[in-house]
Amino acid sequence: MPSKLFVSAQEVAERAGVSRSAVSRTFTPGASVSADTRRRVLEAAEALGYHVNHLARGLMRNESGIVCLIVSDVATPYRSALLRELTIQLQNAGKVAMFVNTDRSDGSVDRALQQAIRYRADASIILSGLPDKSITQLCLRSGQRLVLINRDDDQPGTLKINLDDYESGGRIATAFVRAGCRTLAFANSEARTPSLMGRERGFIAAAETLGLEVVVERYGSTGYEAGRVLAQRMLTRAERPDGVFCATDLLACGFMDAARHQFGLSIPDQLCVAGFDDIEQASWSSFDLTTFAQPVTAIASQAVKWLAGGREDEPEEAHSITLKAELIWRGSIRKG
Amino acid sequence: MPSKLFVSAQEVAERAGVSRSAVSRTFTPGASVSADTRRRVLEAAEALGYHVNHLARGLMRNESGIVCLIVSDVATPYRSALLRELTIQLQNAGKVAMFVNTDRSDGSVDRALQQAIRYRADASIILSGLPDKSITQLCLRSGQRLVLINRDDDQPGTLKINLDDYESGGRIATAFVRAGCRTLAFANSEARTPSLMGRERGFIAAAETLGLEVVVERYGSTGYEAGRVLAQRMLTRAERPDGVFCATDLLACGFMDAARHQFGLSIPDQLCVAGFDDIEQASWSSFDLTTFAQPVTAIASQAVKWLAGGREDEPEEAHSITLKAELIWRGSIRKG
DNA sequence: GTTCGTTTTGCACGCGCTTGCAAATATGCC
DNA sequence: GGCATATTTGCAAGCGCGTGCAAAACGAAC
Repeated sequence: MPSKLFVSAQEVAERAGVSRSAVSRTFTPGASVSADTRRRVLEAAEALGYHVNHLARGLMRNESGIVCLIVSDVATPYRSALLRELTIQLQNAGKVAMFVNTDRSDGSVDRALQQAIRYRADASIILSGLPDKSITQLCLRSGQRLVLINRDDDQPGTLKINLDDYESGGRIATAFVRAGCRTLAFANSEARTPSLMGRERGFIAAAETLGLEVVVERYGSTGYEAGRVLAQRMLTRAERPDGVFCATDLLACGFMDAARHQFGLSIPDQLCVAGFDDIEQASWSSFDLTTFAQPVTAIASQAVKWLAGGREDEPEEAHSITLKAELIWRGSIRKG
Repeated sequence: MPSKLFVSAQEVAERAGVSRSAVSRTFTPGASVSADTRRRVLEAAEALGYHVNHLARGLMRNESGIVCLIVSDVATPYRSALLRELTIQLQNAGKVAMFVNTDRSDGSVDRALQQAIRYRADASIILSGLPDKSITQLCLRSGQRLVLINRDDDQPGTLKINLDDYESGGRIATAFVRAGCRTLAFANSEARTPSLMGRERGFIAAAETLGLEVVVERYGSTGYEAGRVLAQRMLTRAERPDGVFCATDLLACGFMDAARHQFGLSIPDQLCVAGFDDIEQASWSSFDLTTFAQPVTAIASQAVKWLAGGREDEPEEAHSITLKAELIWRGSIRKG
């Protein structure tokens, strides 16, 4: 076990010739310290390399400054982009991000939240999976703030941030029809999360209104490989679709690659494709994918505002925010 | 300010009808508690939703369990893959990852390390940038472990993990020559980090040995857009290169896209390309890129082993580990 | 039942910090 | 200078926990 090596406020106090309280107050904004002692304390602290122990401070203040991010598949483009935005904005708000990786196993998210409790995180942001009700209750009861992003669960006291998935599905259906597509299809993962299903339902509903039926295929995860498989399944059908909405950009990339390289199809002439997320690769000229942009900056700022912001406002009321996904028009759909 | 809401060991003790020490000991592996009291404590803890306060525990044990990850550009494929591996392995080792995002501004890494000190992190892993010597000194003096990944700095007491960049450059030069390439080029970022420069120097040296000269161009960051610009510069030269080693996969993707879609070149027939990192996109059929795989799993496990492992072994000795990047052969280079 | 050795248990202290309170010091005004 | 008021300062308590130490409980052997 490492011995006590970090320099403490005590040592700074001795060197500066003041009391330990004075040191503490110097590093507490708004506390009452004279300019002179403050200067002496700062000098001593600088010389000794003193930094306030946030563990101890958190103990006293009952506020650790830690925010726990709970995520799976962090290596995925959309996830890592959101994570980046979140950590940056948390830092700007004076918080620090703690990171817990989850997998698909049972109770993985619950264990992550327990970790958040152990470190007395001020808040947790859940990007993947859905925790058990009992444990979110415990979090809330413990005064922890909870943000659920793209999760659909009714937990009073939490902040839910969602997109207009259903409407987006509708908008892209219209775009396909305008481009002259006759046979629409929806390529989905079998994960059946609320956001994915929202896109699917919105797409189907709008297509029906426009007098078209939609072929739906669901397979695997939301990644590139699944997109390839979905293309193989869909493009070998008797009636080959000519307008495909993929539930995510990664699916779309896989789909396009298979369509072009295995089936020799030309996009957008013979096949129109759209995705969702606007990951960086969507803008690459190999894909040039029309897609919906996740408003990651807005998502992050809403989340951070809620959890860093006012303490007492409306603690009981279930907050829910719906943000708009912007349609980014590129070359994978013919101009109407 | 939130009031005290988290349940404490005291409350558990009262409910279980034992002393607070008994509670503490129940959650301390190897401590002396009878089976009976342990059971009663666990029951009470479960009922109350008690979780040990790691902030307070860290204070006592002088070991927070926190490991600080210092990264910039986390949304980048290679970075997020490494991050994923690190967080997973840290979790398995019973540590928790704290995340600090840096930018390119001066002192950004230093501020990140200060954050690590404030939270009394047991260790910090630096993936980007290079901290000031004075602050790494402070970290080490405070008993913090330091891991530098792909940074080249001589800091005694830290663990450095690097790749055989120079040798990789040599290996790929040989491959190009075997594929019949006559005009070699190296597409680099202007970041001039040790790893990037190592690849460049190794490539040039090997090419010279093989009797070929190398055109070097450096521009921008290590991303896709820079790759496009580099392609524009290189492919308009009087003597157009037919074998290009790009310092990263993202550069290679941009380079290939520009080569194909702007210059109408066919890969690998008219142009051979290689990259470095083996990001997921390298395996996509649009790129099918021959590249070197970063051994992210090995990097992470070495890092975690060092910082979680033995405390007293060789604290002074500067450790340095060089791992081998495996050449992943795909279709962007002709078979020799 | 007594003795001795072995757990088990509770007490009390301290980790590094914040903060209410009262004493000490500075400031303003006549 | 004298007084009232405002500011600064140190003391001490306490945040939730781990742990050394001695007392208590237990178990075995006679």
